[in-house]
Amino acid sequence: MDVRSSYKEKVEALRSKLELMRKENETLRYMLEGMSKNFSILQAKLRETKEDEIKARNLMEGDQAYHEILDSNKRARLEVPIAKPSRIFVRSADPKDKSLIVKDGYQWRKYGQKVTKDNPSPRAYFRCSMAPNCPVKKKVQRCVEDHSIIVANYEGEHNHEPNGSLGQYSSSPKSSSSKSSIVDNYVPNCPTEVTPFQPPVALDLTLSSPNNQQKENPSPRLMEDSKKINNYSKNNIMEEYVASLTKDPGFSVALAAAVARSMSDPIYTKNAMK
DNA sequence: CGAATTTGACCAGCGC
DNA sequence: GCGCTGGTCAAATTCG
Repeated sequence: MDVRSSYKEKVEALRSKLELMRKENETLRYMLEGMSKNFSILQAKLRETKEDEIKARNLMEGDQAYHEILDSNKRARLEVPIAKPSRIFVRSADPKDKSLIVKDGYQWRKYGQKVTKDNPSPRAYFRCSMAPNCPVKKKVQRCVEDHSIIVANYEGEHNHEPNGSLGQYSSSPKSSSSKSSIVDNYVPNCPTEVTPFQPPVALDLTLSSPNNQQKENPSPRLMEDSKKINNYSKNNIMEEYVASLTKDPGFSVALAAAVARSMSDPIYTKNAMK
């Protein structure tokens, strides 16, 4: 076979593969949006239910019980997010790149760097510099097994809103210059209260084949979950549904698979996201 | 020139 | 008490 036509075939194959991946990415984005919306609905419903519960108990048991519940709710709100450490994993666009920049919606000021015992890559220490008294810190280090993966550990909770658009995100204005490259492939694995923004990556939570997911054909699992959400929403038993989700082994397996696929998938690299 | 980063020094906690 | 390690400080350096 003539070399030229063989190259042409290869280029065509790569092109169609790229197109397929682009479509898949679109589908995954769409699914993530859906899940995000459902999550907001669930949160709102849960809040409503709790408020109703407080009102009902207030009527039944008088002021004492009312204040007890209010206090416990205040405690719960304070206890959960404060100083809750979280971790995110990010695949670097260029594995050879030594920079430890994670675009997470906040502006960071680097205040130290150390080489640790268990990892030859240096660990960088950052403080949030968007607000003068924001207590949030993060430690960023390359994964010891896979140097193309950056691990960021967050401590504390931001007392301000994140930046505007993800396109502007970087560790600092200086870091966004030509000196260091920016990491775009974001794999969220942390509670939303620590990084309350939508990362530019889609997760497939369905365990189905990544190549045949289309907008018009949402996975049976997603359809089933949507139905469940609607039913639970009607019946006002949100807490039960949330609990059932977290207990569901299929859910965590799907999540792990989605994270693994996102990490190894070239579609989520810097150039592909543009 | 001001702001951000770099990097060696310093400090605190922990195990022996 | 000593040494090791991780975290922070701050002076020097770099960059726009």
